[in-house]
Amino acid sequence: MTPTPPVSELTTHLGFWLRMVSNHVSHAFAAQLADKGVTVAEWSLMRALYDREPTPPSRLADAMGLTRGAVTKLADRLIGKALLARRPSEADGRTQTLALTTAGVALVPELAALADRNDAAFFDLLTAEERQTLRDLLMRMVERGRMTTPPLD
Amino acid sequence: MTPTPPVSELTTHLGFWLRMVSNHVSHAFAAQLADKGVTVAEWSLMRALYDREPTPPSRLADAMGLTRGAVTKLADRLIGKALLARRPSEADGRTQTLALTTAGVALVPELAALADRNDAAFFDLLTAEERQTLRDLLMRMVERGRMTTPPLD
DNA sequence: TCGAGATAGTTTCCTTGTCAATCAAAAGGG
DNA sequence: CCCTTTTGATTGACAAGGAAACTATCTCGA
Repeated sequence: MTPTPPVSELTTHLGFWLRMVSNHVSHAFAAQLADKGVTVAEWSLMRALYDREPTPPSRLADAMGLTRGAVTKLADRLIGKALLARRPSEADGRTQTLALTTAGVALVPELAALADRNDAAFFDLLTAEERQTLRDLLMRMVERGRMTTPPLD
Repeated sequence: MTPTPPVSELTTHLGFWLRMVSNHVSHAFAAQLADKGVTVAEWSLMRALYDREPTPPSRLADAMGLTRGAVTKLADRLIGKALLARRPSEADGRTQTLALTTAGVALVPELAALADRNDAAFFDLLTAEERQTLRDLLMRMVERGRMTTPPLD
């Protein structure tokens, strides 16, 4: 007397477990970053700009899988924190360029260390061999599924 | 003459690839659901309620890794779509209970089929053996890292 | 060289989540 | 039995991103 036809459990889906683990890793990282007063998206933009020439928002939007509008706002926030500077391009009157400030450049290695430690902390749950297997499988999916560019978020 | 100390690439992190694949899978699923007029969070709540007794928001919040406030608003939306009903508990004057409407119950199998197909479509990029390996690795991480409960989102 | 269309960035509105404040109802200790 | 504390749910303020409208600038063909 089940009034409801059977429906597959969420846990049968690989996507479920993928999301579960991915979210835990990202969530923990976000908490670490929060201590430094930075969000994941902000870190992502900063990392993209590090060791690169001043770069227009549209290019960053493409690289990060965001819209240009999102990058504008993200940049506004980072400028508010004095980690980023925006200046008009000399070549093209429409174009702006974004570059890290000195403070921004100085912060990136610190955040990168955080990222390294967070990744290590989670994936040390696996053996070195398991880690390699996982990496292979994920990269195989990226290739075969042509997940060349983001949605990273 | 590098003005910037070297910083590890994002792609060295397993978390990066995990997130990349996970986001692609989720994103595609969200698009499928959108055709049915439902969001992923809404689906998630509906699935949690399917074949269960009327359940208070707080319990759902725990199960789904959301705050109570989020569940309140999520419920409001689903009620607006006539897929969900809210009624006061008889036992406790503070408590509310949520249950799917007939329309809601009827929709779940449809959405579940969508979820099945989406998962299959992505993970058919791997062989059956690879899929099993991936599942093992992910579940191993969940166990070893005590990711018992959400953050599912 | 000028006017139509393309392109870059920003702004506005909408969605959806968290956090903190609030309110009602229950529980429990004196 | 009250009065305080705890618990459950809702509400409001805010954060962050997407879509689309808007503005300024550039490009190119006639």
